[in-house]
Amino acid sequence: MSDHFLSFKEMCERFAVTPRTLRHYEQIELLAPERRGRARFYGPRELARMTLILRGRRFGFTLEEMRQWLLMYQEKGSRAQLQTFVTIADDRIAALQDRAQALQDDISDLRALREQAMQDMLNLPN
Amino acid sequence: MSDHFLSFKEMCERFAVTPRTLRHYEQIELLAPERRGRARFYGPRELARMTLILRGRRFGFTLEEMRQWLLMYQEKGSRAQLQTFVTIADDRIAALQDRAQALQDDISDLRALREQAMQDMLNLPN
DNA sequence: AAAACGCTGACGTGGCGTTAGGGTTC
DNA sequence: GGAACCCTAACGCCACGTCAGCGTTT
Repeated sequence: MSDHFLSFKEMCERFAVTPRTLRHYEQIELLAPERRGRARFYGPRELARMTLILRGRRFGFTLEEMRQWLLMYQEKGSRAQLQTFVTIADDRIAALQDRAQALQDDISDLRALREQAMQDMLNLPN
Repeated sequence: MSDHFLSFKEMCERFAVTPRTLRHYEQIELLAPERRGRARFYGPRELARMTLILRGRRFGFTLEEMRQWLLMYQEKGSRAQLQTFVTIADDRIAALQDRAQALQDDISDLRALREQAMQDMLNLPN
């Protein structure tokens, strides 16, 4: 019976992460599942946090940065906090755009190398 | 006097890496600088290898993968090796394109969050 | 003799993976 | 009673960062 709490395994499946990842996040205090006996159960709060954590991870934030973030979020969005968010987000967006550009350059370079190898093969003797 | 060998520090500057990085690459046998006394000197061979290593790193290869690569390169480009390269390169190109797409998605998402925060600020009371 | 540069060795970091060695539940 | 699931504790990995303590060169 799962009130509307997820078991450990369900949580893993929902977010496509390993058990080790969930335990790790708990150890560094990103998550704090309920304990019934020794077993872990994840309520709506943890689901919401996990969603934010994974999003942050994709954006290239460190887990520590996400922890700070979640702390701020708890105190609800004051104007100052929203302002802070916008500032940080602008930074991140710029960083991501740099990476995107670098990636495009890398793809071009690698394509060129590939083409060169093809040419080299044609020019081989035997 | 630098025949046409680079000193340790020159090497760091040339490739914009820290001393630790050069020593690390040496330890895992990616580089093998000449030793004059205890000091390290880098010749054309090491320059060429370092160029390839950093390129590989940008492409997302692990250092171990690069080590394998450099081994293959030493044996000169036979048809089979060029063939292998093209195959691997195709894989890598596909992977890089996936990452590029994911990055674009992330940027869009983050932009949307930023915009939302701006809206939230406008709708605040005081 | 002080500043700049170098060396080795070793421990720290982030984000988990991967055993080892158990307990609990169907 | 065995298979599936859970637990904690602890070491391993990569690509270095960082620090200690010492030697060499200018």
